[in-house]
Amino acid sequence: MESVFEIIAEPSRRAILSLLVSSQQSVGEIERQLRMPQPSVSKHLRVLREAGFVESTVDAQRRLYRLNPEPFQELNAWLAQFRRFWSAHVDALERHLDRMDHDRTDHDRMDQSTPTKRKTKEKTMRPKPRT
Amino acid sequence: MESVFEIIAEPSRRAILSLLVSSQQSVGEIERQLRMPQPSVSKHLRVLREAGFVESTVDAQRRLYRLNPEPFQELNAWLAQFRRFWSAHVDALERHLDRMDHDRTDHDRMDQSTPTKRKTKEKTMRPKPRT
DNA sequence: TCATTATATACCTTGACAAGCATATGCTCT
DNA sequence: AGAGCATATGCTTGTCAAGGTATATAATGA
Repeated sequence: MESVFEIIAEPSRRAILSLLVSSQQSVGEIERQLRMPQPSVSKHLRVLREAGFVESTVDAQRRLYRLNPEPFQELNAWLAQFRRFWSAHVDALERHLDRMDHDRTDHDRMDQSTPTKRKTKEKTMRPKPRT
Repeated sequence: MESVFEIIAEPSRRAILSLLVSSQQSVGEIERQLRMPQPSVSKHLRVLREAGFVESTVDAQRRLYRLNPEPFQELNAWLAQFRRFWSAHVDALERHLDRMDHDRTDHDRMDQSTPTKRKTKEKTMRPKPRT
């Protein structure tokens, strides 16, 4: 259980992380929203905390958990090596979607999710000549 | 073993994927470069193939494996919901570090999207043991 | 044909981990 | 102090996947 990849391999833990995107939550709030037993929530939170995915602050009897950015950056760093490989496909897809709907201004969320250089997307660099 | 997250939780599989970034490889080439037994390579490749991470073509007795982009896009899509959350930290942190740019020591393996860890002390408990 | 190379698969064992349940710790209020 | 709530932890069990070994399948070349 040392690597960040093993941490997020667990569906419940991914659910917890997704919950915490909006705002910090107490254990009981997570427990109710995800409808899972409290010991499970606490144990998963412990794993997430020890891996650095979440931090907690004490509020009376409650513990408020919130996200911590570093492990996500590590995940992103690993994923980055493949980004140039599949970015061509994404670009093709985006060009296609851009043609299909023009009045959609909300797709910059997808732009954020693919931090390849958008200015030079015409080049569509390929990893290696195919054989 | 259904989700892409479980697939990449395995270090050997991540190593195989990283190998295939440069170019396609046969099973034997992977076996030699990673110094792992051939059945292990084949089994991991099977998992990767069934999850859509790699494709293979037959070349005489060899099978040439290459990357397939879709699962990486799925990973990226999941990570995207957190990008919004930590990109502010990255920007601020990088600007700050660019000013004082002195103790950047171990970031070489990561690209620019991975900043160094410079989280300062708060009053919150963060029992992250290593790294 | 046989031998050799390349890859896949079957079987078994072991270990890790999540779930479930009980219980402990800790805080707050009366 | 005790009661009640909120969270953490210990223990046991079942499951599942990874590693190892042996063997099967398949293509090549003599």
